[in-house]
Amino acid sequence: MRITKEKYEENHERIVAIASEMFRERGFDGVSVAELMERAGLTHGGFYNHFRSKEDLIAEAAARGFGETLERYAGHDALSAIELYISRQHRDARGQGCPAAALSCEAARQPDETRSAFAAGIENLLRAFEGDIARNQPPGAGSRALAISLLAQAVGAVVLSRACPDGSSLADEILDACLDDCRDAIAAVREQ
Amino acid sequence: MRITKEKYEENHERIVAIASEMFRERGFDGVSVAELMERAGLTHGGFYNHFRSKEDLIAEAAARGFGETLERYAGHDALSAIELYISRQHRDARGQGCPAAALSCEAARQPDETRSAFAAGIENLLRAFEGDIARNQPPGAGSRALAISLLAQAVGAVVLSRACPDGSSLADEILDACLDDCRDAIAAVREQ
DNA sequence: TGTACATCAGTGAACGCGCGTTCACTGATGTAC
DNA sequence: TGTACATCAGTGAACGCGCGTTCACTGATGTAC
Repeated sequence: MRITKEKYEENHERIVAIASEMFRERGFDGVSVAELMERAGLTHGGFYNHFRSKEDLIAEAAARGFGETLERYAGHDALSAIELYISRQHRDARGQGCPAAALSCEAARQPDETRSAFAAGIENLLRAFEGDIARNQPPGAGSRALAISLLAQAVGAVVLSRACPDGSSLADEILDACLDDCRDAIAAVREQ
Repeated sequence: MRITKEKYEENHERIVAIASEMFRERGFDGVSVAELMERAGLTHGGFYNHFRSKEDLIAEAAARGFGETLERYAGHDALSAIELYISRQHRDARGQGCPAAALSCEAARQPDETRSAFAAGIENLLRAFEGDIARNQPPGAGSRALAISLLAQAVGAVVLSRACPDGSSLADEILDACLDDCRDAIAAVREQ
């Protein structure tokens, strides 16, 4: 039952989109090829018409997740992007959130193909932050370094908050304290 | 072949110590009961004389990892603790490092028993930071919030750095920028 | 434009494998007398 | 202190299960004439 090229691309796209969400929700090991393909409306045997291995898919799905994340923050300035990132909504919607917060720990144990996708995704997020920050301060004033600090704190806040039991006060306290600190850091730059 | 109570406790302790290191290196799913027990010099069947399930072990091993981490930073002030945390050595020695940086993403998907162990571990680290920071500033001046921000940025820095390919310049740049920022934050408190 | 055939995406059964867990068994330890 | 027996940590084979991957097959699509 051969299908059209368009339908093939559509299937490929759908598999990656579903995988990207499922991986962020459950981790790389928490998603089986069989269940993924079933959710995509296909049978598991066809997986290897699209990817050489599960590892290949992981790299592609990671890149896609960062693409979605970048799109979501495009058009926001650094302050409102941080407010979206360090939020209960982001923490509680792992499947739609940033791969850096959902999967970084596991990515560290993946082959270089996946880690390169993470490095590229992180770099793109940093550039988005950096570009906005630079608009508010003199050139060469460390907007790159500030972008890195903000992203690291934002990722750390979401990661730590998620590791705490649902509804624990510590989970919320971490988000609140980090958001306040990041707000202050961004405000300080604007006042320069 | 029953063994003495002392030998039993010794075996239990050894299993948890080895598991704690292996989990941090490879993740919860990357360690099998069989390999763990073999490394501990026992056969895999005996595992269930020590733990009701692998999940039980995970919670116990997480608590142990935080205990080791707390011990390592005990006696250091906030600045030197942060310098130890945000370092290439810490990034590259996952098995001996902080569970928050090695396993938080996966902990978020574990049962409450494990997440409670994480929350307790995080809380203990925060108190250690907080106590030192408070010594250098007036009471009620936000030492708790600063401790949270510092820990989140430190965790984020290590997590992001590890996700990048080995030896990539971004991996090191992240550590350097975050360490600088944390140093400044701690220095600012001391100058108050 | 129409025909003949090669291509290949999807199917679903099957592969070997390692996983977490169970269980009957062994025999030294711990305990009751 | 010595003896008889119950306890239980460790052993290693076995369990069912789900995993990633392979493969022979189907039949519509794409292509060459």
